[in-house]
Amino acid sequence: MKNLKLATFNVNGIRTRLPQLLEWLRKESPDVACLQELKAHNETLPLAEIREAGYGAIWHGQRSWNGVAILSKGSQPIETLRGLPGDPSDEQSRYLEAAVHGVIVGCLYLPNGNPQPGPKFDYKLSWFERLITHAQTHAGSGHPVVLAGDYNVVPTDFDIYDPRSWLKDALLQPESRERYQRLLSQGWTDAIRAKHPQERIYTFWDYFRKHWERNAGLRIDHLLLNPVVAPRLVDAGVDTWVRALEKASDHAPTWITLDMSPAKRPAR
DNA sequence: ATGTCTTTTTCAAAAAGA
Repeated sequence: MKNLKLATFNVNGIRTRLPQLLEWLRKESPDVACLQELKAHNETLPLAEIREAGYGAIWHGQRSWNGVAILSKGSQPIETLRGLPGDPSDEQSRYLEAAVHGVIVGCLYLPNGNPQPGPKFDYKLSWFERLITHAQTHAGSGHPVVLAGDYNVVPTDFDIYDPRSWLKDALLQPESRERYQRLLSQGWTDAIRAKHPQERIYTFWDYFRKHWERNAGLRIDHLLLNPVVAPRLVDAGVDTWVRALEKASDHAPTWITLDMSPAKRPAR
């Protein structure tokens, strides 16, 4: 059976980024693509082009900011959840969940949280707590679950070119990192780190100060696997060539491949 | 403080978020 390729990509504006998105879908052909920062409301999403590329899609858009979508090659995702539970007053489009190709996939865009301290950082931390609460139900489930997205957390100093100029940034704060570790401790596997424990890997290079040209990156896009999926992890990586395109997003697509063939019968 | 890019809005320069 062919491996399943599942990716997450913060596009930073889906209308502006459509040519790059389509080129990536054509060349890498992920079976599932979680997109963040659509920056478009539902009526202005380029769905015709995405369908033409061979993908079914569900989306949770919002004018100007945020917005997430799940794309599925050759099929329509079955939506299981829209918005993170726990705060009915939260109107930001940051979470979408679906059954796709036999996997429950949560697509998330965790709040950036800058400047910190302040209300935006408070919102980040409370959103994170809601994610941890929701993730608990998936961590112990008997179904394969992947939580993929832009977590806006640099897990350790090994996940950034140099922490010095980022020490006050919300992405590196102990409170952010503690929550990421607490999430992992439910039993989630950070797929990129599991496959590449000794390698510097980045998924984001900001537009300032020639960060891409200097490979001054951060690893903030993560795919977390529950214990049912983790043993099926075959490979994981980052499509850095997409970051080198003209008019690129500041993030690169980050992916895993899973062997979803049925478990072998025990030998007798 | 700065750097750059995207979106929005009294339609075009500037604010805001990242």
